[in-house]
Amino acid sequence: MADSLNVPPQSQATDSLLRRLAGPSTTKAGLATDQTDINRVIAEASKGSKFYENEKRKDKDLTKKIERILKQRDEARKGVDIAHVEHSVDQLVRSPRSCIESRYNLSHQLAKMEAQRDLSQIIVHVDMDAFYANVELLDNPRLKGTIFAVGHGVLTTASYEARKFGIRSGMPEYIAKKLYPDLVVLPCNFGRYSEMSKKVMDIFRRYDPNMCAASVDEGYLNITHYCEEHVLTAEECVQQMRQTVEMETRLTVSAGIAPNKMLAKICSDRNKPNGQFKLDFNPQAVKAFMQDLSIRKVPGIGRVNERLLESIGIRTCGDIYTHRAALSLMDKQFGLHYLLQTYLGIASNHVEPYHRDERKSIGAERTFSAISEKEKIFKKLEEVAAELEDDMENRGWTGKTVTLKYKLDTYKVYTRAKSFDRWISTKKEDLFAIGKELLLPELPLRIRLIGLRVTKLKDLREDADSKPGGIKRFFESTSASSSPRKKRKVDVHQDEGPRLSQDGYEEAMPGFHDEDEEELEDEDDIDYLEHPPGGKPISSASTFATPVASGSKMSSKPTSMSRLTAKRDFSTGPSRSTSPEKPSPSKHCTKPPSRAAEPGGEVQSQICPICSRTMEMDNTAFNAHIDFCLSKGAIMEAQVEASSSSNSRRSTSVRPSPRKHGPSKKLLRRGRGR
DNA sequence: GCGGATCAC
DNA sequence: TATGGTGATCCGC
Repeated sequence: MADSLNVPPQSQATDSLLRRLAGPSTTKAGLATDQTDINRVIAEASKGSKFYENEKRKDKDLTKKIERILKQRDEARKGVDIAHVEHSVDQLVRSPRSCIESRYNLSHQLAKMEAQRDLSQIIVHVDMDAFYANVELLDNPRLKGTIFAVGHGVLTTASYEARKFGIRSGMPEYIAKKLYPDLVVLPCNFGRYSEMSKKVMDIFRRYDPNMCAASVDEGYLNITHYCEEHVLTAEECVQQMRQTVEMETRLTVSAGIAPNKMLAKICSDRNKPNGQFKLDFNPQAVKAFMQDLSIRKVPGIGRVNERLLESIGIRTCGDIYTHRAALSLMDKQFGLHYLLQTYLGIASNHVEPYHRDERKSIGAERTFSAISEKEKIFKKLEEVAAELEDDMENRGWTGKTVTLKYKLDTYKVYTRAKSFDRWISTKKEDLFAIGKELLLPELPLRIRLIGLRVTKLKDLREDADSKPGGIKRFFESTSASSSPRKKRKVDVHQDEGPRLSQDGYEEAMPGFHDEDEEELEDEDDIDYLEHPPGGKPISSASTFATPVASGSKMSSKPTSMSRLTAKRDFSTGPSRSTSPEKPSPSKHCTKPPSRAAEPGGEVQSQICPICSRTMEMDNTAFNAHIDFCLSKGAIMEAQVEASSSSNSRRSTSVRPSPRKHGPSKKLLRRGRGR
């Protein structure tokens, strides 16, 4: 098949490098006409920088990878009857019954594809328009008409006027100013954004109390019930909802209405800003919609996967079907199942709020001007350790694995991890010590970023909440009425009603979260390495007493990268990440930032607007706390906690388990696993 | 379990 | 002069 070979690899690479430099949001948010010009300016401004060189390296690696894939594909095609392969795939997609004879043994999942298409739920994706920028506009109307952006160093948001000049989020400020020298750049004002976010989300929750806030400015709703109850069409409902938001907050929101989350998300982009788009709820319309849709619009397909797919001739979702034979032959690399689902426009339609126990990791990292001195590096490490301690302590987490991350001044990133068989101490000294141990064998280095992350988490707050509590537990003995605790996971077989879940494939997967057994063991495993409530933290020395595995082997190994993927969820659950940009240098700075002389004043009881906790402290400390809360992903979490109390309405135990529900875990062959 | 990578926001 | 931070997930070892 020569059709996919007609792309000169050379110019393709150049092109892709330009696109790479242009930033991730280029393709997603359909841009102006002279994007080529803009890309040229960006490339020129970048040229020669270490960042640029690193992008070039990545691009070259990708080109090599593509060459390998094409070779593999051609190899796989030899002696294969393409028509026969295509026919097999057709059966998989179209007639479930005949799948039984499939030589791919995918029948039991694939048979569900078209047959299980569920059009019964009205899913809405809501997306605030240029959220940060519009909040700024709200607070300062004089900005109207000016070309401005929010952030510093790197932009987090560009106003719509600024976008016309090619200015986008994620773009370094100095490049943005090359595109438009008079650009006004405002500092982030997270407190305001989160405040407004809460207001907006509260409005959304009137339409679906069970909605899922996917980030500060985005969410998914299931309005099926609301529409029935109020006898509204989906469009009327969403129209009304958007009007209400604008009326009550003066902020505009765009929305997509579709039978599942993936489609809804794509649709919300269709009439942005301040518009909505509804997809017809029938298989033909959905498939027609997908047919010419750029594969890049599919959530989870980024620049890399776009290029990989493009290399075998797939640019639109319709092309997936055209090239089904190649994809089938290279299922391992591309994930046929996921792509076919995408082609059909089938994905998850489950909407539920974020819950604490979905969290998998917690971490902190910091970028600075490159340094090589050991002492300075350790100092930075100490600072992130302190931040991480605060974060974990404040939010009630511990874990078993610590991962060190560092980025060389060449922008190459490395990680080194170490696991323990006990819950680690979250004291900064201990986190620091672990990080140091991981870092030491790597030195000397010249780095521009350092970070620590803890995984294999244990929720300490859950203990506090659902257990009778500390000591008492020992006295209560095991009467019949012992606390149910964790059993949340076990009950619940069905949501309300017979609704399908689209991702039956995924749901059918047993043991999706391996935490089950672990948590069960841990029930009685109260001997945290952590200081038990009231106890003392264990010293770093003893922390190191029982490592389970050691990371840090040898260092660099630029070698292999034999993988290629293309799938992944789109909205695999809420990401709490609130925003980029400098997490303010609040507390734990060794040197107090010049934060103007705040009297501080007397200690008093205050309630943090972000995490809702009551605290006894003076104003200075309180402000520092707020900075801290805002600087991390705390916003979403706080919102969720705040809302969960008010939303007991139609789902109290509607959570089968802390599971995601994206279109598919990821391709992957059938079964078992995970 | 570890390390490299991709992706979203 | 100069390109973020948090979190999730996947693949190949």
